[in-house]
Amino acid sequence: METVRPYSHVLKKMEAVGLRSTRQRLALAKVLFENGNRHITAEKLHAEARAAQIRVSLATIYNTLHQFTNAGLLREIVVDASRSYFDTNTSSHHHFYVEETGELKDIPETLVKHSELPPPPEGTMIDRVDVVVRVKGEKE
Amino acid sequence: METVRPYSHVLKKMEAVGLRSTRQRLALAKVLFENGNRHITAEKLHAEARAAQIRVSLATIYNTLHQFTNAGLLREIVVDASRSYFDTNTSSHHHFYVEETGELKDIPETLVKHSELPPPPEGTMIDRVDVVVRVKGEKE
DNA sequence: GTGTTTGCAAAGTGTTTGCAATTTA
DNA sequence: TAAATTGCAAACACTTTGCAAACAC
Repeated sequence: METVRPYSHVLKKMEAVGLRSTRQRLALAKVLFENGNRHITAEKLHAEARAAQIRVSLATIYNTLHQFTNAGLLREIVVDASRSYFDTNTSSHHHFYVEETGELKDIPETLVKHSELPPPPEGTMIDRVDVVVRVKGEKE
Repeated sequence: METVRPYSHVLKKMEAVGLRSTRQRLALAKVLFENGNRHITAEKLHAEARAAQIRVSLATIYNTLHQFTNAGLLREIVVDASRSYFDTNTSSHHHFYVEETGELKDIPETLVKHSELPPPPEGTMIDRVDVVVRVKGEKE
């Protein structure tokens, strides 16, 4: 049972920021946004695209992921030094990260309270707060 | 004015986990732990070592950083997909991260309250909670 | 002496880039 | 048809690895 989400907002946004509706971008948008919230790496997206008969180069995967991120359609999550994750959920929220499997799971923002943050370093302002709850298998 | 911290605990720990007191490890330990809390990358440590007349290969830098991390003397921080930071402060605390400069700054744990975390995914337990407050220059 | 550690250079990984060919508007 | 986009392969930055020489105990 899959939650199917419309992604017309993606097309709108693409137009709004001047990204042409190419075969590759449309197909990737479909994979990314038609299956509910996802956390995906470039390689995984590439694999899924191939599996879905979409011919896309890895370079285009990276281009697209970054263009979508800049357009505010995706958010990049840093949890692992060796690869980048992209989250289709751009609203403010946090993550569980299972190191063994590389799996990410959402935590609604309402469930995390970070109060009393000290003032940011001189000359800077807070961009965003990332909370990563690292979890590991119980039997270890 | 520098805070000088004794690092005899490092020697003890090295012995405890069976790491031999080699010239390289001792010198790196000195650089790492004799100057208060630090957030450092492998490349930066390498540069500092060279500057301090310590001959160490980059391979040994990486080896040592990981050995110290496994021994509980360092903690790895993931804030940037492209490089690893190591923190000489292994106690529970969080960070400001200035993206433009790559600079990290401590936030005492007492200043962050993350209450009401949802239960971790089935079969896992919480390892640790990382809070990264990303900041950026005010005039942008 | 024996097992550990080091340094080098090569290999590996994920990501980016330059550029000609292709596609979109 | 002009400008944007793609795909390829080469280049990249950071990190890891294999192995002979050097070192600690």
